[in-house]
Amino acid sequence: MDWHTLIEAQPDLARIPAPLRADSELMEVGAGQVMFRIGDRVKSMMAVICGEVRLIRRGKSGSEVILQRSREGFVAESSLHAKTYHCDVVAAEAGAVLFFPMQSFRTALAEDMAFQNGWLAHLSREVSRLRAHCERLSLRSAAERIFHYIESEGTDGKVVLNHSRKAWANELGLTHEALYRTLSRLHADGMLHIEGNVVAVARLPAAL
Amino acid sequence: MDWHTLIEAQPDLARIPAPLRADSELMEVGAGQVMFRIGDRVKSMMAVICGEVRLIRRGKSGSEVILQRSREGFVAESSLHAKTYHCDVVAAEAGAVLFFPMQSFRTALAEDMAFQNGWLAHLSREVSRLRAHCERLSLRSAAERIFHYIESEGTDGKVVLNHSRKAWANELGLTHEALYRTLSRLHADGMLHIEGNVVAVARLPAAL
DNA sequence: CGTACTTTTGAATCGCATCAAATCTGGTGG
DNA sequence: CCACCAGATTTGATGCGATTCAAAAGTACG
Repeated sequence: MDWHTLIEAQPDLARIPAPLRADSELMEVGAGQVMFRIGDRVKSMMAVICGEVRLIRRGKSGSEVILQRSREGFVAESSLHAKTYHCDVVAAEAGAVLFFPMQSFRTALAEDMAFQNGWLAHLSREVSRLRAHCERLSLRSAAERIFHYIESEGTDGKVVLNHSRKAWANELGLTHEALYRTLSRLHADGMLHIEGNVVAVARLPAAL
Repeated sequence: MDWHTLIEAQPDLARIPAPLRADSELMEVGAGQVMFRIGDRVKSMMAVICGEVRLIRRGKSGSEVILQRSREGFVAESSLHAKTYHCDVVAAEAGAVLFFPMQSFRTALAEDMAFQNGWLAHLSREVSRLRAHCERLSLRSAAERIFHYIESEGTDGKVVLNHSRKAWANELGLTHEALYRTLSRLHADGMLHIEGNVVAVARLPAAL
């Protein structure tokens, strides 16, 4: 598998300064593999190249709560400020993860101003995106979420999807059936233009 | 109204270095007041002291999408990296907002290492919190969201609520009726201990 | 060609939203 | 101190919409 291509495809990773990148280490992980446990000492910053990594907290009675699911990019950014992990880190499916020794990461942040700026920008952007995502998930109906997605993630009432609809449904907090049905209903009602991967608002629902 | 007390009550604001704070400006805003419009030049960093501020994007057909609602703390952190606003900023209800001139803010970030660190930590923490919040909102049932909240926001299967249940319901993306009903059902089923503002997991649902 | 996955549609069910209304609570002013 | 009011809490009845289970058709890939 050509990990290099996958890494370059991620803007945040492509911008990592050479010295830090030289210190990074790629690791292939199996499905279900536990990478770190609560309380483990934080030794590195993690980025997902492929597969799915989850941060999980377990209640003592065996309940399991997912704090984060990530299929791409940095995981657990706040580990930068922590001595130990506050949750388990598990690979939900087989894939590859890039590790940056935390010491090198901190050094790069302190000495490379461009990287520091980039990291700050990355976090800010992430906060914005996540806030919008939360607002979207708070909407009660499938149609509202779809329009919210188009208006917030797209431009000019139009969005180009770069993943499958099933994955989109998952991102919208819906079952894929609900998404398919709502899309075709909105299309039939003349409220959405749908052409392949491009979805555009045609006419807005009166309710909004 | 005593804004000072409210400001000190917010850890993130209390830690703002004196010079920057000296440059800050408090502004009382009325309900519905538009503070900035899309395209306006970013001149300051904003923090909500009281009331509710919203970031809103409008489709040309008059649709309105909420990107962020904030009742406390910094709003639009990513404006630090932007020349102009990418959405409207509106006071949804009357309140007070603190403005930090962006120039002073940047200077403080560059020169005050403790502040810089604090800001980085603030953003990281926010990213973690928001990711967990998104996962919670992706859960389909009221009970699951409640347990997720307790396990992720509380400690040791127990959480102390510092806001009304109505506000909690809103945070969980539920109507207050649904929250009340689910709480009393879970209590009746012996799955939750509820005493005033303390909610604790008693026995976990088999489904989890 | 066959396998795995996505896309699509159908039918039944369940849980949450919604509308309604009563009770409780804390805080204000007379 | 009490009357009063706004808001939170609580319970009830109803309907809608998303989930769920099922299955068929389409599509990519080796």
